[in-house]
Amino acid sequence: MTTDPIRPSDGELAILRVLWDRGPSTVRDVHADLSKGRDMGYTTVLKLMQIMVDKGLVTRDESARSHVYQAAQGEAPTQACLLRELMDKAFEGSAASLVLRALSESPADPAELAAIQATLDRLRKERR
Amino acid sequence: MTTDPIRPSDGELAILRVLWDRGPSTVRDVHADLSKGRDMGYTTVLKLMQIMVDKGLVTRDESARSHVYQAAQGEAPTQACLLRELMDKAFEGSAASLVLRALSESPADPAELAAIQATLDRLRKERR
DNA sequence: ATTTGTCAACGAACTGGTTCGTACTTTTTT
DNA sequence: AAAAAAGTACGAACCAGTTCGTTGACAAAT
Repeated sequence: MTTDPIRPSDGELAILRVLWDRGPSTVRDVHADLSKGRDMGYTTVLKLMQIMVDKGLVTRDESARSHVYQAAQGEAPTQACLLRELMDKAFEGSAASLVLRALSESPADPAELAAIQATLDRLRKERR
Repeated sequence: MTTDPIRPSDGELAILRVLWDRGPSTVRDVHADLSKGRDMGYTTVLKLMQIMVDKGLVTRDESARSHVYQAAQGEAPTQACLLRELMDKAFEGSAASLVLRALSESPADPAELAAIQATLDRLRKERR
């Protein structure tokens, strides 16, 4: 029994991406990473991460003075959750039409097309 | 020169979906349709649609007493816009990985798989 | 020992979106 | 003609998310 992934807000997602990338990190670490792109205060990141603990999006090891945070849910289920949400809001719940739109709007290179083809083949095989 | 689609909020998107479906409609029409699902006040819908005029999401014909609203942008570009946003926020900008995730998380039926295959083939042909 | 730096905690302000009550106008009905 | 219904406009409240300043604890450097 896996608990459903919690839908992160935009800011929270940005932090999760860093945590998925770096593994367990302090606020300082995350802030440093995030500051490369946009420029935001240290306490902003801290506050967000504290909220995320409450929501269960991250876990926190408080044994050291600088707490160490870790993503509580994987990247894949979170992506799936966001995708499902968009699917419901804008594609009448149809994953296929979402995929079609994504495909026909975005210039994918041959390697990516091949990867998609492979997944498609696998799905067809399973569904038999 | 086409102006970029404007990113609608959730409430706005719900209204756009009705307009795409029904074509030009009055607030009453939209409200009736929307009320089937969730239950919201008439003036709530009205206010939202007024805001949407300001934002350029819909156009309004005021010649009759009941103003008639129409979606200002198509469904496809709007979907593409939302997809791009999610792609940037959660898939490091990669459309391919978004598609892969959508495919492997959602049970598509054979007909849908075929449609996706067709689009894939078309893309490969174009890209040559 | 004092100063300086690092950290967590928290409250306050601000933003965008949503919701609805109320006021006012124009029709339609009686 | 008066009352009721249908419509727009608008302000106010509210909510979630974001941003940051300030405070106080603790540790490190001088």
